[in-house]
Amino acid sequence: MQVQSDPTTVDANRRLDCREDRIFRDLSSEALTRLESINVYHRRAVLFAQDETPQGVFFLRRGRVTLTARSEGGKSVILRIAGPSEVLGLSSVLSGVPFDATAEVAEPSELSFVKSEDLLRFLGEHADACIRVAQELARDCHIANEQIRTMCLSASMAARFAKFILASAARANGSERAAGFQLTLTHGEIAKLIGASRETVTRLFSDLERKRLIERRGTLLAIRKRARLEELARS
Amino acid sequence: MQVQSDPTTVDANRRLDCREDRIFRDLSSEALTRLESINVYHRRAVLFAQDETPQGVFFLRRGRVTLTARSEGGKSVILRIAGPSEVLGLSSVLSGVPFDATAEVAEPSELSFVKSEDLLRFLGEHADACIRVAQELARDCHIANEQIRTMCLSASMAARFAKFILASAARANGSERAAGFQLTLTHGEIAKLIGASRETVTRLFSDLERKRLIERRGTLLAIRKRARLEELARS
DNA sequence: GGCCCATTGTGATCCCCGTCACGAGACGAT
DNA sequence: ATCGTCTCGTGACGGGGATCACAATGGGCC
Repeated sequence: MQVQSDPTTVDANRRLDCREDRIFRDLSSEALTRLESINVYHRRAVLFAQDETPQGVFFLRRGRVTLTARSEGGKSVILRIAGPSEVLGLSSVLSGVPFDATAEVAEPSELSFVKSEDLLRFLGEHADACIRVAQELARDCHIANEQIRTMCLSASMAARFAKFILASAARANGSERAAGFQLTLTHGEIAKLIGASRETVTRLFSDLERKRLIERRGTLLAIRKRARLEELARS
Repeated sequence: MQVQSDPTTVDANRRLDCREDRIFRDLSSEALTRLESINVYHRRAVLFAQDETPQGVFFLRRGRVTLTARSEGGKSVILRIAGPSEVLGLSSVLSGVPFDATAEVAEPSELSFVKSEDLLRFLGEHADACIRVAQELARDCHIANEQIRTMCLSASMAARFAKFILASAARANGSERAAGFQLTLTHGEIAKLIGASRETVTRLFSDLERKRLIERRGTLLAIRKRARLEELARS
């Protein structure tokens, strides 16, 4: 699926690039067989929809998936953007309630589907995997709480926006540094993520650039005065 | 600790009133001994504070505890209000990160403390308890996501407020019905819960009462036109 | 190239709700 | 009864940001 850059011998049962996998690491037998079937999804593909009854979870191997909650009024928030090695739909499957968000592929991605019953049986048999699942869920909780904090405790939209910029930069780190990083989200998507209108996001970008806190060149974004940004985010 | 109203024979290992307990149900041996030590806390007692390193979890047997997140700016949101049989601090202990909220006792409560190491060891030995922990965490995730949805997808404060009223009524159900239910929260607390100012909450109460959607008599609150309220909450 | 559609930029307007300021009850403590 | 404290009620004011309405840009595709 991906070139093994790791020179160590590769176990036949671990052919896949899931060294970072926190949950299915020691998965074996027929469950693994299922997991080996990786499906490729194109951008905009919907993995599952809000209010649907969950049939299983998706293990995200490569790519990014947005989890969006919608209201009857047509408004929507992006709950979070999941990256590689995350498991989607876990909390809904475990608590047996409908999905509380729609999962939509944000960029071409590779995922494995695991049926609820397979997952539950597997967890019953493997106590260690069960703990890893609990830890994964704990992470989800923290992300959700962090989202609440961002949305509710910031004094202004500018603060939320600064926080978002910093978080994006942190996540993109490892790529370039001085040159900046790729910001693949559109203004509209950012708006849904921080709970603002699209126009406000555009204006906030202009403001920060006018004040020389950031610099833009196409989709490349560079932070010029990190301290000032952090101060803004804290207000 | 509490008078057993249940007439069935009481196992010596289950003397406590934790029939609804989802996690520690089958707990035995020395861990149970620890759990038997129930502590009584008075209103305003702080179980743990945001950013603190977790030492263990609190199992809430009786009472209510509010989980509040604060910002440097002095603002605060109530993430949720926990009730009996919930476990506090679970996600932080499992993922090993600082608490993301402060737990404060809202009314006289009884809690048991379980040290992190005891909990983790117990989970390693009891696979079924581990699954229940996962389910508890899944519930926490849903509550957090629901909170995000409430805070971000409502068109107006009135909508959020109506949603809050309905949720309170639903939770208080089982008590009275026609007469209404007790609303123990102050306007200020409600404000922190729905992300509004104290004054706005007061005004929203007046509005709804003027429109005869609700009726107040002291801390007793009755819903008069549920359909209208639900419509408001949906907008 | 030229077309189409998605995204971005910007001004004008409006109104919700936060903030400030103050007063009124309610309740407990002394 | 006289404080002090906490909660609730209400008016006035102002601003931040949503909304509307366009224009401008850009990028894929034939």
